[in-house]
Amino acid sequence: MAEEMEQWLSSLLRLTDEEEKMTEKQIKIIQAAVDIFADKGYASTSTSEIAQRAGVAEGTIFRHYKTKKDLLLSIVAPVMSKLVAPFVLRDLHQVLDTEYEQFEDFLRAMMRNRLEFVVKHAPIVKIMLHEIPFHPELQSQFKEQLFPQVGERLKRIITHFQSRGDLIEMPPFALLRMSVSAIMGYIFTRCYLFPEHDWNDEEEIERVVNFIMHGLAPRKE
Amino acid sequence: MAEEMEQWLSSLLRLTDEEEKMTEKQIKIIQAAVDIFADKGYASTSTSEIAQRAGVAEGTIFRHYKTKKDLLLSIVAPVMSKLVAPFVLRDLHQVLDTEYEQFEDFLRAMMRNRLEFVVKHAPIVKIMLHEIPFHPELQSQFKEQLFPQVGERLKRIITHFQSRGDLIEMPPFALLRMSVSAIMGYIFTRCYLFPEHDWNDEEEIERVVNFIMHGLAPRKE
Amino acid sequence: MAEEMEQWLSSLLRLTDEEEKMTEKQIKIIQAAVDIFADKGYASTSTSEIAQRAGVAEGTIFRHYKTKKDLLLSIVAPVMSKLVAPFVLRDLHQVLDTEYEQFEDFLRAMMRNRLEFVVKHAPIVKIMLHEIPFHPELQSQFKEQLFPQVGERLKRIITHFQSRGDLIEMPPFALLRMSVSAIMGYIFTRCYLFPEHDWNDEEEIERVVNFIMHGLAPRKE
Amino acid sequence: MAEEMEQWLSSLLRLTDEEEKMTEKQIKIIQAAVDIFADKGYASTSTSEIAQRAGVAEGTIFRHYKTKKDLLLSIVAPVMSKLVAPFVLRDLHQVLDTEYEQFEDFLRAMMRNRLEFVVKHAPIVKIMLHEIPFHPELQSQFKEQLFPQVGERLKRIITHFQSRGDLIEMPPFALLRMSVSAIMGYIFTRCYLFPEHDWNDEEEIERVVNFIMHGLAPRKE
DNA sequence: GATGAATGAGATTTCATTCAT
DNA sequence: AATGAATGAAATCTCATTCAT
Repeated sequence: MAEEMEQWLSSLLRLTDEEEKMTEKQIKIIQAAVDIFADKGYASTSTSEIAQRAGVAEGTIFRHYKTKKDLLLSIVAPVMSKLVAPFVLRDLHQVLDTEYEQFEDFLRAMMRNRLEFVVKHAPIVKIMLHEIPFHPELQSQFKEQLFPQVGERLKRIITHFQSRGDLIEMPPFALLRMSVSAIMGYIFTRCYLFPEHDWNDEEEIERVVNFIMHGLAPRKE
Repeated sequence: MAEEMEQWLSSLLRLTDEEEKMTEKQIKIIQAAVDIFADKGYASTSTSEIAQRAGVAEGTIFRHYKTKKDLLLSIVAPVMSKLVAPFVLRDLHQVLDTEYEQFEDFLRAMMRNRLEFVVKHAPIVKIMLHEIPFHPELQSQFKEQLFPQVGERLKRIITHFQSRGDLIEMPPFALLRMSVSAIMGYIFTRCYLFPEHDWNDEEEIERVVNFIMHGLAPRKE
Repeated sequence: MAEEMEQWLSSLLRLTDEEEKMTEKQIKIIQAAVDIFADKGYASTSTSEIAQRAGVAEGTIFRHYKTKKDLLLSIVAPVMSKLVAPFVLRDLHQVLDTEYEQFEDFLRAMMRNRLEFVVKHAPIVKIMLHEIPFHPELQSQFKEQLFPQVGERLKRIITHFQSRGDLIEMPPFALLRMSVSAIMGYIFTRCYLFPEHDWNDEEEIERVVNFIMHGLAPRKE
Repeated sequence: MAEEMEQWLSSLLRLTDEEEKMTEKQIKIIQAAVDIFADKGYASTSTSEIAQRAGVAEGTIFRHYKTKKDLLLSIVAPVMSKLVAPFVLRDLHQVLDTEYEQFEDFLRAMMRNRLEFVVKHAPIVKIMLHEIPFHPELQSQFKEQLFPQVGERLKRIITHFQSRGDLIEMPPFALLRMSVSAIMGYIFTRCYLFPEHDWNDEEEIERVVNFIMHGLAPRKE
């Protein structure tokens, strides 16, 4: 059902910021830009190269995006929003933090879901990763929107399971960090370090979830 | 004693590839370049900016480094070597993979040691992280030297403890991945996401080590 | 009629490689470049000087010619082709080597024709002369295209008149060399050494033709 | 005896402007410069390249030659002098224009002698040829010294044989031009166009001399 | 909307020359 | 005499952006 919700949200988002009312050329431009930005980095990509790859005149890019940076933002911003969306949305709709019976159900759902997202948007996520540190506009989006909203929500979930005695006593932020490290460690290895390797996602998800569950279980003396 | 060895190695390396017979201006250039590359990224940094910050004529940069990329490589390459060095060295000197009594001693030593390294070379490590994906020269150094050597050695250590029954049955590469994820997750959070936060490294190292040890302990039914 | 053919050929060539779909500024650039290259030599001419003389921004040059050398080649190459053209063309159209009744008619036509060509393209010919030795691209054009085609055809003509008993017994290449020396000697003196002198071309052509005819006539005992 | 005289002159010249009181490094510099200038042209040769080839520090060149152009002049000037020397000298010593019995003896001697000179100094002659048009200093040497002196002397010789009835009635300058064309045509072909070809100099000299003698003989009706 | 020639500011790089050692 | 680090002016080239068509 979390999935359903995201479906709905995605369609909502798509309407507002993507591919609707885009001309064919505009779509080509975005595609070309994503490809080359991911390949060579934003700063090393020239607008003329994008135009060429998109099969479009140089001027056409600037008809749609005032500047090169505008083009970057128009690519990265909606994906950043989508990253927050599921978390934000549940809050908005008062979905309880207890929608998952067990912490491991939550972990499993979350990991599957984020993995799917990264796989789907791999190049754009790569662009985000590389460009966030160098563009204050993106950083602020990240530090002011994404992190607080997502972080806060996750911390609440963790505190919930901790208070139920399912997780070890420890500052929630540390718990969060370790869970996320384990999950991201897999996603990163899987999508960036060895994307060509033949991965069995379900098996690996199970491993990571077990790793976290045992690693963060309350210590029994 | 692993520390001692690295001390010795570092001094060895330093002699061979760094700061020897560098002119004062050359050192200033490197320092300026490291600062600005870390701050704005390689591609967005102009050589004139480096020259200015270094208090040097622009031509001086090109007397010492044939191209801007040469300058980048001369900064990143030695640090990449140092990253491998400890692992390589122990092999060379036949130090057994069993030099640590317990896996957690090994984890602790390794995490402390790598954290120290990243803290010390934070800007250069940042540059590496950002530039490796875009420079084939660096990628090959990484994929052909660093990864195989380090990866192999680590896998051997893990297999050792696994065969002793200290670690859960699982492909060694998965064990390795999860250990490294947990460690890197901390280092990354600590050094890049929230460097200004007031960290208690020893406490956090203990947490991460415990997380890994419990997470990867053999399951008792 | 050889003239007519070349007219036709020239117009053909002009269509394919010159001044078609050139912008006004592009033509100005070529003109400026020819002037200054001829005056100071390719290597001593700066693109900024060319831009200035052409009344164009420096960037404009590089929009049309990827490099400075490209600009040089785009100037020299078509003229080199035109140098070969008349010889090649006659071959193509099976015009017999006997189209001239007498060797001296051929010499006269050829000398007049080449002189006219050099007079018309003096600056570009000067550029060619100076740059061919230093640019492998041009050398190969010269050694692989121009020389074999022209040389072969001329040798055939000479052999023809020699077999008729109009020319002295001697290796054709030596005959060719001496004829060409005499002709080129005049053209060079006339166009490069003393262009300002008041030349009577017809008279001089007669002199040179007579010189060659007597110099290369079969020796009577 | 013309040869003897030139011997003497050469040694005289050598004393004044060459290789005497040159340090070993200075000689290396000159050699390197000649090589590279001949190979790539003066303007495209960098002083650092010369220094490298000469095995000398960059500064050393400027200790001996105030500027790069000074270096060029110090290479070209003495050879230009040597080109004039034989002609000038004979005048000075009142050697009669009639030192040769026949015009063809003169041609033969002159052609042999100049060919030998060009063969010996081929790279420097190449440099001269290419640089004279672009350096006023060299041009003036050429137009004011070399040409008038040599030209005047040659014209006198030609007039002499003409007045004896050995040469056709014609402006002496035209006679001179044609003789020189024929001679230079060979030297140029032999030394620049096809230096690698296996030339039989004596045979070719005979051919050229005969060509000139017949070409310029008085016409008998 | 689309084009692509034109721009000019600025990036990288070269290089003759100087100067302290 | 010799060195080679340093310089700064200038050269080649790049590129985001504008604008007339």
